[in-house]
Amino acid sequence: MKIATFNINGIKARIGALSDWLDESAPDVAILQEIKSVDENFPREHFEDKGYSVHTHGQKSFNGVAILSKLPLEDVTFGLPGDDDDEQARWIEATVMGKSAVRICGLYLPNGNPAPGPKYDYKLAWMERLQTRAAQLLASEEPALMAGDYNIIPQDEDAARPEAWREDALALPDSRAAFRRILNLGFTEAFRARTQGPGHYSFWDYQAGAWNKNDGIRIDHFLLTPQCADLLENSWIEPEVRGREKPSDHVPVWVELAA
DNA sequence: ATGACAATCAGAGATTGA
Repeated sequence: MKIATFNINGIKARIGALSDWLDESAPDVAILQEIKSVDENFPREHFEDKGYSVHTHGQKSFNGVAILSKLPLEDVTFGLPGDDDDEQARWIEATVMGKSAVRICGLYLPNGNPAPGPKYDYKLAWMERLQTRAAQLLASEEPALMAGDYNIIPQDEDAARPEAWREDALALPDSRAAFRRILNLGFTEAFRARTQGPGHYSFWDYQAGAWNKNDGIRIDHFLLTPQCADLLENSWIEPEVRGREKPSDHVPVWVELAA
């Protein structure tokens, strides 16, 4: 099965670009972030007509995650456990029924800027909750993955201009350490399992001609449990999507699994 | 040091993003 994660930056503004991409690239499962819509306003019929089941976890104006799937889904759940007072829609899970069942977690990790400050505190606290859920997925010993916009630049090689991000919440040492702690539990970062070296990005700012200068960062990731990593056949980024009409500032990142 | 760009809600301009 082919699974992509894509921060679409608003479903209302991206319905055309998202539809074209689904038609051309044909993921079995699309994990979406920043739908920026309440569930009632998500154009679900539009995507159901393309053969996708649609599951959304939205809120007004900001954040919001979704899963579109051509394969059957079971046990869809919403929200990251660990803080009943957290009202931000950033987490969705489902089990995809392919040749093997794979637990899929879609996430939109808080940006955290400005740092330091309450938004950065929220980011780090959210990552602690993520680590708890990640450990549970590992303990299940089932094929599972966590994919989405992590808002983490893992290493300097993941930015065209690492010095520009030195004081940013996406690259601060505490952010990177929290990401690494999760990886070190035993996850495989799918893209880096296949491709090494600099120059691979998943986000280019709308400002200052970042796309034309290839001034990007790599912040959208797939983390696989060992049982899922055993199924990994390929992982890649689809940068050309950034050059289309009315694009998101992110592009899709993919895994292909023998599942 | 600032703003550049885009989206949302609202119906102007503040807020958020990364």
